[in-house]
Amino acid sequence: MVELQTPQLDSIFHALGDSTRRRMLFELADGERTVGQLAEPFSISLAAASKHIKALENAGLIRREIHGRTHLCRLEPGPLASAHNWLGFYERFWTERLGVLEQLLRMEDSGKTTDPEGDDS
Amino acid sequence: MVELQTPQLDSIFHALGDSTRRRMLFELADGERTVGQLAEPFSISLAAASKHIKALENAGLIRREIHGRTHLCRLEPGPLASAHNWLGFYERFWTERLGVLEQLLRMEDSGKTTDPEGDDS
DNA sequence: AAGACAGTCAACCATATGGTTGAATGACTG
DNA sequence: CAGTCATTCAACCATATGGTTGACTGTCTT
Repeated sequence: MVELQTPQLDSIFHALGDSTRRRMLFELADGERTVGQLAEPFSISLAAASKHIKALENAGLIRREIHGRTHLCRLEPGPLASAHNWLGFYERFWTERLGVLEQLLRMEDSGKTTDPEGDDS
Repeated sequence: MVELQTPQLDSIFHALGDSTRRRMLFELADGERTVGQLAEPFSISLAAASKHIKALENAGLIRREIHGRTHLCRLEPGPLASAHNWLGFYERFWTERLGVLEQLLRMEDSGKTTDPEGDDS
């Protein structure tokens, strides 16, 4: 369903790999925020915050609506769902119930499993 | 409840933000692999692969067992579960069923005002 | 029109990242 | 013991990243 391509996951996970950006997402979970509002909790310059926001936007994690001189940002759940879905592939490894049995089956099966990566270089 | 150990998430998501490393994880989902085996599918030096593996190990995503001169790597699901769990916080945003209603409730709840007049460009 | 305000852009800087090559460490093999 | 094999380490390089400051664009206010 949510088959995504490698470069997208790259930018998504990269964007999530920064606590400032994760914090911003968390704020956005509560509703729309302007760039200034997103920047405010951090002791970094507006320009720096702007870059973070751009990274989030670039990863598709947020969307921006320009209202006059203010930019309103909102959470865009799609990429989060993609990442969640990608991780879901590994769920059986921490859902220990059938883990061992399942691995045995996999080894026997041995064939190509669905690569969550979608395509590959 | 949802806010997790920030530095750990940093390294986890950072490790996942590289397709080479994701591919390695995928291989490891099929069973243990040596460093050489993990490196083989890529056209990079062993040293480079070693660095990737170190990043994965550093994020706790894999564990290494040294058997003589070979290092056997295995998937460590915990951090993947953490990341999955972290993303789960946002699940309601892509589980659209109640999404709109929920957002309305949230807005009322927090009195955020932010009434978007004409909300669209 | 003047000025404040929201935000981006550009230049710059330090550090991190991903890659390379060549040497070093350690463990099997003959 | 000598040599090969599996891996890491160290030095190095180019590029990316995250941060800063100052100038710039464009919008709202008065």
